[in-house]
Formats: sequence, C-alpha cells, structure tokens
Amino acid sequence: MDKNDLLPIGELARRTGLAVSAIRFYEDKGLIAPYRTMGNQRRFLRSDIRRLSFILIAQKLGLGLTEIEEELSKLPRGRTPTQSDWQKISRSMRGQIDKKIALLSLTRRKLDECIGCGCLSLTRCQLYNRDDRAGTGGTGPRFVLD
Amino acid sequence: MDKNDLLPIGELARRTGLAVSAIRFYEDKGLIAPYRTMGNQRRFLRSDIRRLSFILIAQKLGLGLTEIEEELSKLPRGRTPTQSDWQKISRSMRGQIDKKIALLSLTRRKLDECIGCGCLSLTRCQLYNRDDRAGTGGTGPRFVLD
DNA sequence: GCTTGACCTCAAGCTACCTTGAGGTTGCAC
DNA sequence: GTGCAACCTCAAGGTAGCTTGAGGTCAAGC
Repeated sequence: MDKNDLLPIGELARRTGLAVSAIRFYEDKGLIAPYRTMGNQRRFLRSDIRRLSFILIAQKLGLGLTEIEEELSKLPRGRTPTQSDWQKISRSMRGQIDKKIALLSLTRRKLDECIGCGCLSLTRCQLYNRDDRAGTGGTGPRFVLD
Repeated sequence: MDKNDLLPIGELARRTGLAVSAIRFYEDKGLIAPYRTMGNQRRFLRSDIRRLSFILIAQKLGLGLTEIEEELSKLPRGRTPTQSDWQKISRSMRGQIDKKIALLSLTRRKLDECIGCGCLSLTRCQLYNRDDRAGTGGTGPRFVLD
C-alpha cells in the first residue's frame, strides 16, 4: 500500500497495451475500481495490471464483459488478490477452454462426416441443427460457440 | 429451375430458423442474392438454405460477415453449387477449426504452466503477451482468438 | 371485390464494446 | 509560479449484427 506502488492510468495503459479510454470504460462497467487522488485522478494497484490482463484473456476466450465481471467478483474486494485467489479463477477458465475445444472437435467431426458421406446437406447432417437456435432470441453481436 | 422450387422469404426463414429481417439483412450485405417476382417479392433457390446454414456455422466459428462473404464468393454465381463446390469450402473451414483448436490448446497449456509454477504473473508468463496486440487498433466488438 | 397475411422499403433503434471530441483541471518540472 | 503533458467528465459517434416500426403492396381465399 506504499504510495509509490500506485499507478496513474497512463502507466497502466502502457503496461497492458490497453487504451486509456478502454480502462476508464471498464471502470464504468465495474470491472476495476481504482483509488482517487485528492485531485480526482485515478490511482491503480500493481495487481490491477493482472486484473486487466485477465480481462483480455477472458475476452479472447469469448466471454462478455458481464461474464468477466462475474468471474472477477470472486476476487476479494479491498485487498490485493493472493495466488490462490487467482488459481480458483484460472481453473474455472480452464474448464471453459475445455468445453470450447470439445465443441470445436464435435463441429469438426460433423464436418468430416458431411464431406465423407458426400451428402453435404448441412442441415440434414445436423452440423447446424436449426432447433438448437430456434427461439434463442436476443439481439446484439453473436458470439462464438455459445 | 422449376418455378415450384423457388421459395419465398418466410419459407426460408422457417427452414433455417433465421428471422426474415436477418435474411433481408444478409441480402443487403451481399451474402445472398434472391430472384424477384414481378411483384418485387424475393424468391430463393432451395440451395440457398444451405447457403444460410453455412453462414450460421461460420458465424459460430467466429467469422464476421465480411469473411463469410469471401468464402461464399468462391461458390459459382448463377448456378446452383455442386457437391464439390461445397467440399472446397468445407475443407477450408476445417482448417480454420484446426487453427482455433490449436490456439485454445496453447492457451490452456500456458494457463496450466501459470498455475503450475505458481507465479501466476499472467503478463510475465506470456499467457497474454501485450506485444501481440499493441497496435492492432481497430474498433467494434472484439472477436475470439483472432 | 374485399379481406387477410405475407411481403416490400426505408429509417431508426438496440446491444456490445469502445473511441473521439469538447471543455476543463492537476501535478510535476523548471 | 508557470507551462505543459497527463489527467478529468460527459456526450456523441462508430462498427458489427441485427430488430422494430411506419407506411404501403401483393396474392390467394371467400
């Protein structure tokens, strides 16, 4: 909690590769909660670098910011997260990756079958099963392998 | 090319599970090009069902509509695509799936290493390498495992 | 011939995820 | 104590991928 350990937003941006505006946006969404100087400037913990890195990884895996917030909410508010705090989250991530790989493998297998049998009737082959999505509704961008 | 083989948009919507508005949107984006009746109504080929199914699958794999259009542009304009036309595209898709699985496996391996070695310094461990994305720029929603 | 449902166009709206711009303040260095 | 980069807020804009709404036409049955 040494004052020298607190980073201004620009520094955090440099370290993570994120845009300053993006970090502010994440704060707005509740993903990160910096301290403020008396002059109202944001000051971040070193551990917030990891927090942001985590956000980036999770995004690559297809999680939305809301889901990411849920994961991050498992971390202790107030104190710097310990190794074991992060481990829990990492393991949960591993599960998500496993599922995603399984789904991709399945898709690949079905695609192979379609090529193999020569019918190539994607709908009949269940590669894309229309009932899977009938009524999924919702709006906004579609994400991968939901 | 029998007239009875031409489907109105609602029928296509029912068959694919897509919304009518979505199909019209895809036409706008050049992903599909129906005929018109003299009364200006859209009439689709049966093979357009497959075309739309393909769009849905490709989206699940994380392709944007622009990329999907590129794939589809390999199909013959004018005549109904043959089996071998579709096979080419399917194979290209298979490649994409393979790459995606490889990337996920890599991510998983790195995550394991991080948990294993106990450092959990995501940035240092290269799980998320900031140089990878510095200057990737661009706006809009981020997609998975680019 | 008239009703009804499926179709048409065009513009605006919505979600997710940010960036850009205007207009103003802080804080460190000289 | 002053200059200037880095910070602040708030509103509006942009991309991707659609949906919704207003206002109107087409086609098949009764």
